Amino acid sequence: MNQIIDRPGVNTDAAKGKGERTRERILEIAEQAVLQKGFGATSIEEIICEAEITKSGFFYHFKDKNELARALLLRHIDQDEIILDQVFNRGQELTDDPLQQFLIGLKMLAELVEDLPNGHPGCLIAVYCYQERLFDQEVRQLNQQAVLGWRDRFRTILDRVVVQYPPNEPVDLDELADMVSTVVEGGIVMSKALGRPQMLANQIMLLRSFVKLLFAKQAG
Amino acid sequence: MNQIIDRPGVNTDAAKGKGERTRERILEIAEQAVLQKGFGATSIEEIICEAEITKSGFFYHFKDKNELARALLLRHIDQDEIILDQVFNRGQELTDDPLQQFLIGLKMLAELVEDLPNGHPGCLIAVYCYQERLFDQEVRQLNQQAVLGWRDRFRTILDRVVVQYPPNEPVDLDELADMVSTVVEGGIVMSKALGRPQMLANQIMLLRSFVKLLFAKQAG
DNA sequence: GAAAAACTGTACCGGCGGTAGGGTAATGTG
DNA sequence: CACATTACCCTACCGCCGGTACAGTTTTTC
Repeated sequence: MNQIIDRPGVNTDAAKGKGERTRERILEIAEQAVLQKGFGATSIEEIICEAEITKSGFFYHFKDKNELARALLLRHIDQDEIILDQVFNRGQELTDDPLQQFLIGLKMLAELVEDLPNGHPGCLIAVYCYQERLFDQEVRQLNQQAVLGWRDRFRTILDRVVVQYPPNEPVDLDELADMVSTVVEGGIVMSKALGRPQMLANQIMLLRSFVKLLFAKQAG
Repeated sequence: MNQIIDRPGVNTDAAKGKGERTRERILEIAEQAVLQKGFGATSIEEIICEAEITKSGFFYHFKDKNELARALLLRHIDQDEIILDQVFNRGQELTDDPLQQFLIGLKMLAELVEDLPNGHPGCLIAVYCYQERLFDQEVRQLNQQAVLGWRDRFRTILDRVVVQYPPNEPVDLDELADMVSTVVEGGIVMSKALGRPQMLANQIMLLRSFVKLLFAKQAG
């Protein structure tokens, strides 16, 4: 009695209809391809070949490539949201100190990306904003909202931090919140460029050092 | 008597032959397109259209798209090198203190990217490593060397800094050097994603705050 | 067992990367 | 000024790909 839940839209994997599973398979294959070659260079042909469906089958699920792009992004954003929730909520369970919560979250994030067997596969948000001309306004706005969502998330944490820990250097909290995204995006690029997956984790830990220095109470 | 220099290979713009100027125009147009749509989605057709040449003209300069990719990257790396040289050498002219040199360099870098009228156009290194499957081993190695070059540059500066300023938190100097690249690459992504050019400058200034906190002598 | 969902098959269009090869105008050189 | 090299243009062609159209078939679900 493993799969009892059967609410439409909130299905477990096994409870999904066949169409939904095929759609998911297409998205999974497409995401990998897009992260390795870019959106424009990813052909529908290769996707359907790997997914073992026909071209008609593909266009049954997505009316054109743009709709694939949108679906990919939505899926990616959702998955990121889940991961970040897990990581930073865990910090809240372990301590009441907001600074420690943030530091724990960053550490866990670093460990999480370090444990990825082949390194971080890449972030669709970065892919999309380096290929903006390929997408319509709606997709671009989605991208923007995702980034702003990250900012809000970390800004909320930082707002609680500064109550107890006045920063040792004047700093804009929105910009500091954005720095988490910056270091993750930049770290992924560096990891990919050098083929050294560990770099992303290292850079996140460096950011963590910065946060520590910024908020740690000075001696004296 | 403005252009006296006429050494082949080290020509000034005006002294370049006609072919060299056309080649340069192609590269300029191609770079813009690649930064906005990705390499795979940039058609030779549109490049020759904007450059007002024919397809044969294009293939006279580049035997295939891969050679265009390599030429683009080489040009991009060279230009970056020149800019970084200017910025960080200027710091060395203004003071003997290595920490101040680094801080001045970062500040000037931030100002430089802030003054770009349409924001930073993007970094080909990021484009290429998010589309690695499109390029051959040679191009990927070029990319890698460029990143390692940045690391060396900042590592050299940091080595001089730590002699006079012991860091307030244990830190790997290579990783810290890489953080400049990380923040620049990540900052570009953020700027593009939100359509706010200023973000890149802000993130560089935040990194500067980090460097200050890390090396500043503590009171007491 | 019927309706709906999830495809398959076939045929076609136009655009693009790339090749081949012959022709020509501009440019630098002795 | 002659000549060779450079720097292109023109035409024609190939095969792949995104996308459309639509009729037919299997699979799933109720």
